[in-house]
Amino acid sequence: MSSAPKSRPRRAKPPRAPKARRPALEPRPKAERRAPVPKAERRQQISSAARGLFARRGYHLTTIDDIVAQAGVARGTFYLYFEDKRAIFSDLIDRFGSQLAVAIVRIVTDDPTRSVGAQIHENIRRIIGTCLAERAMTKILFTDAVGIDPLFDRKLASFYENMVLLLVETLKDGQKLGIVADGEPRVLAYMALGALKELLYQAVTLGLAEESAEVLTQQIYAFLCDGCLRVR
Amino acid sequence: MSSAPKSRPRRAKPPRAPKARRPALEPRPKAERRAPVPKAERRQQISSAARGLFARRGYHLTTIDDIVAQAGVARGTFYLYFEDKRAIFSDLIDRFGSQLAVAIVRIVTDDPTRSVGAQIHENIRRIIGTCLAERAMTKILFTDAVGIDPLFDRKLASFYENMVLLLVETLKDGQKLGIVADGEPRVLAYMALGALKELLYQAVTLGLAEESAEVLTQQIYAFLCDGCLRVR
DNA sequence: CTCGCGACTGACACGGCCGTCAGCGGGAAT
DNA sequence: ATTCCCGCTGACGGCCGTGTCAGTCGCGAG
Repeated sequence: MSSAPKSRPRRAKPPRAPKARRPALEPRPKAERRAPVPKAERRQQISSAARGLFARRGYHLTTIDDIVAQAGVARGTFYLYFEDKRAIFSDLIDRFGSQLAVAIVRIVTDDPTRSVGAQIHENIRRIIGTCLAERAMTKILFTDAVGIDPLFDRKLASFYENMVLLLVETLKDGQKLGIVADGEPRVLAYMALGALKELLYQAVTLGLAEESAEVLTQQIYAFLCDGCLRVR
Repeated sequence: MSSAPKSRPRRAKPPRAPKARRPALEPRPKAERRAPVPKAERRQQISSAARGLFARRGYHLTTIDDIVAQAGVARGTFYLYFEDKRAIFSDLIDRFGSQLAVAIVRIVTDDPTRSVGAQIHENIRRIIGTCLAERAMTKILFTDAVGIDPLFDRKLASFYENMVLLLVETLKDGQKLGIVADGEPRVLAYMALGALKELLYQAVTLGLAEESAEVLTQQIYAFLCDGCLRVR
């Protein structure tokens, strides 16, 4: 396809010439005060508002004005806690990414107390649990996280690539031990991850009850073990 | 989570008061003319430029100015062929959606000349072929199609839902015949579709050669038949 | 030749959203 | 009581992308 060498960073922040503004003429009507609140709590308040809006309307359709209105603070307050919209989004994704990362535990083959199957089962259970507990973030991660800006995209892609790499290594080990089917490990990894992602996304979007987590875990485990086709 | 009753259509197009502008003072320097081109061809030219940019930078980072620059036409020309950015995007997605739709053929169980397995195989082969032939559109469909605006999202969701429904019906039939594994058909559909989607996306993004289509078809078919785990 | 048509052009007005900053006021410190 | 501090406020300047439309030009018909 055609090529466009134009780069356009789009995230440049020019210092903006400082200009004398409103030389204290009008006494400013009144500033509707608000009970002072601990710093961390206020940050959380803004963060939650943003999370809800991102999940409901998507990143691009959400404006700073929307966020501050939802959080019930003034526009300026937002900028006391976050650099810009991208920053709060990034913060949200980072936190959720960490949550997800701790849910994934490397599989060991020489532990007599936990079979490989049980370990896989546990991993799936924890991932599904995390996503169902954080529906808004799951939806955001799967739908809006890409296309924010090239830099952020790269960060996200490398996070995902790390997960794929971990899985690929694990699959290779498994193939040596004969407990993973033959085939290009990377392809297997994509398919397994894709199946899980789609299931998670739909579970979260359709508002599946948290109780169904165990059923989903069973189903995907069965799918990974035996597929779904029984032709011939 | 919290609720925001505010709706904000965001796609309103106010008539914009017609104002006398530039009363023919300056004779306008010169309008760099361009060889006239058949209508359909010009439209195609703009469409291709947009497709490339959407695939490379994403919908939101692509501006009309980018598109016309890439297409080598003036800003006004764009609006002679498309209502706005959303329209050209929608057009692109619609066309690709149709291509994809014809690649999917309903499975029949009473055809003695084509086994069910072969039909599934054919479907997968055609889908992968279509996506590898239209890499840009595949990338766009999987990454940018969601979050453009609520209306468009709904259209897309219903297209996807139709595919899921078709697959669910097919799976139910298969279960009755004993050629599809037990389990909630909708869940199976999500997992199968998710595996295919992810594989397709990665194949397109990583720039896999068109020749590998057959390998991918084999691998996903094998995955659907037997999964990937051989524990115990 | 010239007239009219219609494709094409690009400067411009407009509006939305962003980031800033002068000022406000409640409470703690003095 | 007075002062100071600091979290918070919200109007404002400005930028950037959009959609328009008056005007230009090439071409075929009269």
